[in-house]
Amino acid sequence: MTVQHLERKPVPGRRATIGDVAELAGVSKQTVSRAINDKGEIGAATKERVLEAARSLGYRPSRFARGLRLQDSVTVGLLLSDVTNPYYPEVASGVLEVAEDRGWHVVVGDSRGDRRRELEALQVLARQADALIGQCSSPDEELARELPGVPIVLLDHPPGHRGHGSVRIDFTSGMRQAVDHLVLDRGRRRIGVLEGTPRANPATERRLSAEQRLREHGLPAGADWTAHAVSHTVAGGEAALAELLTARPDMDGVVCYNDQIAIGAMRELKRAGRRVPADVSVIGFDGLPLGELVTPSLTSVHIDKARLGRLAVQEVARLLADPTAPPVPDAPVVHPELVVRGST
Amino acid sequence: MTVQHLERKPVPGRRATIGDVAELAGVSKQTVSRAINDKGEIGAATKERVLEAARSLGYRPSRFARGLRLQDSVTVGLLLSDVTNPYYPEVASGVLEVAEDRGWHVVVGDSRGDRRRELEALQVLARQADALIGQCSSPDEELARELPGVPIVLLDHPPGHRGHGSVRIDFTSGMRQAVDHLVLDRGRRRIGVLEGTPRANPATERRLSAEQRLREHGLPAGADWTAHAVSHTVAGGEAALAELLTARPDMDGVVCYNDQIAIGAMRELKRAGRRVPADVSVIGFDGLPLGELVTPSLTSVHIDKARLGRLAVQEVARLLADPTAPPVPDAPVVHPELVVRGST
DNA sequence: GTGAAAGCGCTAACAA
DNA sequence: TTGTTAGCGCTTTCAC
Repeated sequence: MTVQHLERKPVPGRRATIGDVAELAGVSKQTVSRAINDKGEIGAATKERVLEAARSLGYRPSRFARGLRLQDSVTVGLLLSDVTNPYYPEVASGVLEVAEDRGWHVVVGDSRGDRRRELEALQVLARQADALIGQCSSPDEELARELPGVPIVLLDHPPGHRGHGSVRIDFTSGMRQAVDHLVLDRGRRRIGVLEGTPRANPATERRLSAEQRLREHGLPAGADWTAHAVSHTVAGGEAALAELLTARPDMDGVVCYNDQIAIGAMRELKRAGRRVPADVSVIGFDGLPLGELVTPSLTSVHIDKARLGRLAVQEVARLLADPTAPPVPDAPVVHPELVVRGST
Repeated sequence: MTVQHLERKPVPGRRATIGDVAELAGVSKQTVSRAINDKGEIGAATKERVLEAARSLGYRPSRFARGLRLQDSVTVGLLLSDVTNPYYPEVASGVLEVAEDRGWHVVVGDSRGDRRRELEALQVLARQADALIGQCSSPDEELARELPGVPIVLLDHPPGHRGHGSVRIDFTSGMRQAVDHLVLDRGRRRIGVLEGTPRANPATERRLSAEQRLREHGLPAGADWTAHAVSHTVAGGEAALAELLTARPDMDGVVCYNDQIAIGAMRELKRAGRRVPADVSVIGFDGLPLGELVTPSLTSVHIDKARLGRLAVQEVARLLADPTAPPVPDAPVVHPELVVRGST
């Protein structure tokens, strides 16, 4: 008999463990550990033999065993409502940037804009993450109930809620800038509002802020001057603008929930024979790179989305450092900034 | 000595364990486990008491301990070269879709287009993932050396390589469609090529395929008719087109590495006083949604990027099921398809 | 330079 | 219904 059988092949379904490597190399588990992790205290020849054994078995250390032992690995879960929404890549890049700096991992999930899915997705993420970041439409109490003990940082969260971390966007200031631009710089007086879906938390806040500012200028505002976009997309914006234009054919300006809706509005206006911005001024919100590419390019209230992501991770760090910390009265705030382009 | 230490409070920095909960509730760890995991075999009153104890301690089960014990959790790492590249969201959505179906987690990383970072990022991901998916510019041997034993599925990988899983895109067919459209449908005869960065694996393949087809039509092709985009972005496309236009002022068509470069080309052409498509036809590659929004809208060779992502996860599943499986001669292929719009 | 033993936090199997 | 035991795969003592 030969000793060929010492060359145990990796059986499909069962991964080699440190014990397998130790046995094959004829050393203790400890020695294998030293070789794999490149510690000192090991002979060069031994190390080589161990590494060779590991290679031949296709050995990889179990991340669970290592994580359990070392307790130094942090993973944060990022829940998006729709990965393909161009709003998110910059947020994600901010999250990834800070996570990388800290040596943290990031797991992502997509709720596909569905409330039920959202909770499920959060729960799935929570199984793999120490804390969560997300733009959630579920009420705070529901989150607290369904995800007990899980630190959550909410993006774009209206103020006044407790029990979770959050990062705020100053929509009031943003919408004031948008409305002021249309009214003061462009002299528009009949301004419509294209609101987001009723579900979205920040939708109402954006609309209310816009309406308030319109009224402060002595201009009409309210349901008559508002249309809901069914989705926060170009198509949603097209449909919403068509609806609004029917009710208000004399409209000379539109404030939009976000850039995609604004681009849809511009397209629909052109289709209806209106010139932008000669007849109607359009202004978006978010400041997507996309806005520079359409014709005319889109004026928008720019949000530093990468900063939003970075701040969110920092909030997670705060929560993780002291889970018993009280909810902070003033969450970090991102301040929007008007960027004027061709559509107004 | 007192026994006060039995009442271990949740010290910031130390998370409560199942033992802490058991102790506080006055039951065994096993009973706590039953309560937490909603198994039967536990009295209602006991369960309530345990859950209350868990709540008050802010207890969450350790994912490492659970993962170690249950051995049923799969995580795949997705490495992107730049999260903010609009090519990726659809790929990611495909990956997430299949991952969700299988109950797998997805961790993401961003190499920021840097080769050094790429390897580091892959290694970081590998610490948390059972397998990796990525569009990698590192040579295969380097991947195998730096990530021993890690199953990797490469996106957009040229054929003929071994040792990793891969998903292919049929660039030859795609570029043939692009060139044929310009030549046969639009009658263009002086066609430039805007290539991607030299680093990018698929860049050369796309260019070669385009040049080959151009020559098959008896048209000139080669270095004289090619410009490199420094980055796969709109700005990169603008610069590259400017360069190409200087060398070939009589150019009447451009085939581009991707849609962003194509959009940059269109902008630069307009700036140079050329009409698109009257004077010059432009065609992109990838079929980003973005292409519909620019004016004129962009003709492009559409790739089903979500499918690419889905196939990649399926390849991962194959690799994971049998790590010893031989490299498959014919990797799954995504077939590009021409979508004609206004720019040609 | 190397090995033996203990234990990280959890759950399956079995015992009571 | 509840508790005890064992062990998942790894690394950190502490011996040798």
